Amino acid sequence: MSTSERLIESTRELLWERGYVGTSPKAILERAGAGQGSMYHHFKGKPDLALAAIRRTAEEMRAATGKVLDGPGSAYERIEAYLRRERDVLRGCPVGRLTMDPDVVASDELRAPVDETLDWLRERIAGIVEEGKERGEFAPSLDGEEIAAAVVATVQGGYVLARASGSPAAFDAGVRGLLSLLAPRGRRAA
Amino acid sequence: MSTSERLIESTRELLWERGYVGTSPKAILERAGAGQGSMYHHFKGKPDLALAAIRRTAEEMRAATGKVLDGPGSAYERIEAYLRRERDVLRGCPVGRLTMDPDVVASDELRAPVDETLDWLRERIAGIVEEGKERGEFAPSLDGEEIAAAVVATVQGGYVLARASGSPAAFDAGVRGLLSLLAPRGRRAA
DNA sequence: GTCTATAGGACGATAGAC
DNA sequence: GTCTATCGTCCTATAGAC
Repeated sequence: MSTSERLIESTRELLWERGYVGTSPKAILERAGAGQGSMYHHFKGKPDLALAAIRRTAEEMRAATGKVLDGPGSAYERIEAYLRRERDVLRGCPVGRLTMDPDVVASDELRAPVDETLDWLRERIAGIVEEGKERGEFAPSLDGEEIAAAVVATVQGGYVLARASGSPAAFDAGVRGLLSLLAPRGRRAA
Repeated sequence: MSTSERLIESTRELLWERGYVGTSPKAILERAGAGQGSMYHHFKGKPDLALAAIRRTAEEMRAATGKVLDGPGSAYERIEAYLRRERDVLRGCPVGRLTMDPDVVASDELRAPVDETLDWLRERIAGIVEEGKERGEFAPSLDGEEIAAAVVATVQGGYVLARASGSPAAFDAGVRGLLSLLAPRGRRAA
């Protein structure tokens, strides 16, 4: 792997673990096994390297999540597959956690990939909900975009509950709770 | 207000705005209008001051949220009141945001008030859901603790969506989505 | 392209005067 | 109780050798 690749990968890991404010160039260089010169040769500075790292993380998340949402099954089953997807719950969401970073939110450039990814995810799920309504899986009164927002928020908030308690249990409980509310008519008492 | 009070209040503000890692003693002292000596006289250091600040924020959150949940109305209405409660959405949750702070999560002492507050909130809401089930407001198949986790997660995740997009709209959408799923039978199509 | 050296400032804490 | 002075380290970036 090239030095610039190692820098990006190290930055991705550290952004996930410690956020933008908590990640120093020094820590990145140590993890990547590179010197100062390499970093400032390939990137303009910390924000520029972070942007490359965030963009890649956002891309990967879209690719992986897209696969799950494009899977087989009914609308409910595909949303369930997304919610129950295997996750390293206690590590949190590598994209969502950046919204709690003051320097990321303050920068339109750094925030953009985060915004685009979560927006894409909501629209994708909204489409599936609308599909489910057409098929009679979901009540016609439901709003696709609202349900999608609730689904994504349950996941993002689930990470918060899990990290607060130091256990994935609360994340799983929230997912089960939402699914029990979302379950197609006829399956509700199942 | 005493110096030690000003230090705690300044720390609370900065923890909310910038998190623990992003908040320096220097910034606290500037905001409080105090010198180094005052801080180290009243507190052992940054972690000690942060602990006092976090504890107070947690207490206030419980008091304010308790009032909303103890309000009048049906189980659904009280949960709705909590979800629709007036919030500075783009500022995020002063308690929940701390779960994304690596140094807070790494410290059992700093994490404890966060954990206790979110746990208390979930239990409180779970009780209301169980009440609602007894009254026939909610389907008996629903699990109080699971619904409570979904409710709290929707709020915490709503902050994430809102901060990502720079607008409270996604938070509100998630809340409406969850409420539409939770609406008592007979009110669903309303 | 990568390294080390160096810079000026901030970080978190301590010492000691008042 | 509060202040300033000082400390050693880390932060982000630049310079310049190789």
